[in-house]
Amino acid sequence: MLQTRHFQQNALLGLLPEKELEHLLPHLEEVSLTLGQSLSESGRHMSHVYFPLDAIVSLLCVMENGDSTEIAVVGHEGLVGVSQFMGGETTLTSAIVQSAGQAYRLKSHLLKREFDRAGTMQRLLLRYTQALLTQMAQTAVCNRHHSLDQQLCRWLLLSLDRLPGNELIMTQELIANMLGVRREGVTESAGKLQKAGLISYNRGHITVLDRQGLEDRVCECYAGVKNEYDRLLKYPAVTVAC
Amino acid sequence: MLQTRHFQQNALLGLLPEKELEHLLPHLEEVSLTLGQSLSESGRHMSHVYFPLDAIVSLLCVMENGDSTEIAVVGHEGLVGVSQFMGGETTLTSAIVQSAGQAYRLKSHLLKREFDRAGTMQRLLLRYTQALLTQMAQTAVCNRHHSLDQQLCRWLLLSLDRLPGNELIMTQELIANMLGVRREGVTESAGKLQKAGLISYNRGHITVLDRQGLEDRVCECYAGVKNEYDRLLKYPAVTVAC
DNA sequence: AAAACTCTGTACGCTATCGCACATAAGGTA
DNA sequence: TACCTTATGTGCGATAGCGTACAGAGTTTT
Repeated sequence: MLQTRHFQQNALLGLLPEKELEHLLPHLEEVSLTLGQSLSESGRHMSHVYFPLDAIVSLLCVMENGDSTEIAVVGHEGLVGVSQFMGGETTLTSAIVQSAGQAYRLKSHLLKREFDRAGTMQRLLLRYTQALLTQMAQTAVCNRHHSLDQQLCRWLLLSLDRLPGNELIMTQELIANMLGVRREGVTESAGKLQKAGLISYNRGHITVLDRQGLEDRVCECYAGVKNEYDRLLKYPAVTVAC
Repeated sequence: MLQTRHFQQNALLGLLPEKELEHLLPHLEEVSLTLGQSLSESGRHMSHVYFPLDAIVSLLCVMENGDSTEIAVVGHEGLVGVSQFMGGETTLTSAIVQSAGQAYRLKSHLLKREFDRAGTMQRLLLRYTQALLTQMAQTAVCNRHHSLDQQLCRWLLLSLDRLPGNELIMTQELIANMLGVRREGVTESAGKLQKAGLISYNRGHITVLDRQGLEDRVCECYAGVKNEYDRLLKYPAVTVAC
């Protein structure tokens, strides 16, 4: 029965030693996340945290007038709901499903309980949170200094890294909301990428044809964040000597 | 002797119960931080963490070409060096002293040791880190959607909240580096604020004359972050019931 | 099959900010 | 005092992205 489930598809769960995983196993519940579903809203309590498998979740900051910007993206490498173990209970950022798929969910207080055991899970979650900090910082600087073209490449690559295949179900309108720009701006930038043969899309389906081409165009922000995720989460159980 | 020092001027230290503070007292060392001093550089190990008293430290993300953006600011409400207890050891962001002043410093491994005791200090540090996450997120969205005028107001208010008086020692050039914009842009925005009678400045000295006026002009980002800091750090030792 | 809706493409003037070039002013130094 | 350095003011043209409007193409509903 255990084999039919796939905990190891989520990096955090996959890195847990069996003993700790057993604490959580009975309480992990596989759920389907649908495009656009909201997992967390500004200031609202979250009953569950989510460990994405093939789903992707965007952390968004939404302004009073509805303008929004994605500040980080969460896929199979992480979890949605860090405020549940950081002690704040709620957070100002919203979490919206950007790519439909499966996730495990766990009652928030159970994650908190496991966190407070101060075992591997705590170490993992803290390092993951630091990776998230890095991603947010780099996103902020990228917003400020880089062109929409480059930001779109970064966004596509971040999504691609969290998807099983090379196709995204995503309209230009939604990408625009994520990047905090106009839909027409995305149309134009995406048009350039399509003309260059890097992607092909129609009506909400984007297929990446040339990943290397995207990497050639993307700004340094992508690699910086990716390296930091690898560093922090690849062998996180090992304590680094001072 | 203890009275001559002023731990309570730093919110995190001030909120510690006496018993926990005693662990750290012998190791806290008061230091002067000078304008422009670097406390942390991308990917470099930090030997100490810093608890600012009246100093202000900016967390910056610096690009390869030298462009930079401030992603958060740290004053007497927090500490510089969250990566030291989050487990990552290093971080991609730099920490630069934005306003000279005093701080306590503590050897990183001693903070980590105290963190691992899982007492009040851990709770405080985690909640502080969440507040930092919030500030970074809001900064990112503000960068994207708000005018330089508003961002300058936000920046001035954030600085003011962390200063004992109402005067900043800070050239427009440095503010421009923090906000990730041109120096000329700051000149223009600051000129508007001066004409409106909200601030007065000359050659690196900015005096805030009308704080309320700044609050009237600032975007929602300022209040959002401030409220979240208050919520997370005002009575952080109290566990919220589920 | 027709209608309604959604997604994408395109155009055009507008604005904030950029990049650059210089001018002015204020302090520090010789 | 004269000089030099640093900080600030200003004036361009260039440009990226915005807001708006609308057209076409694909999809769903009726």
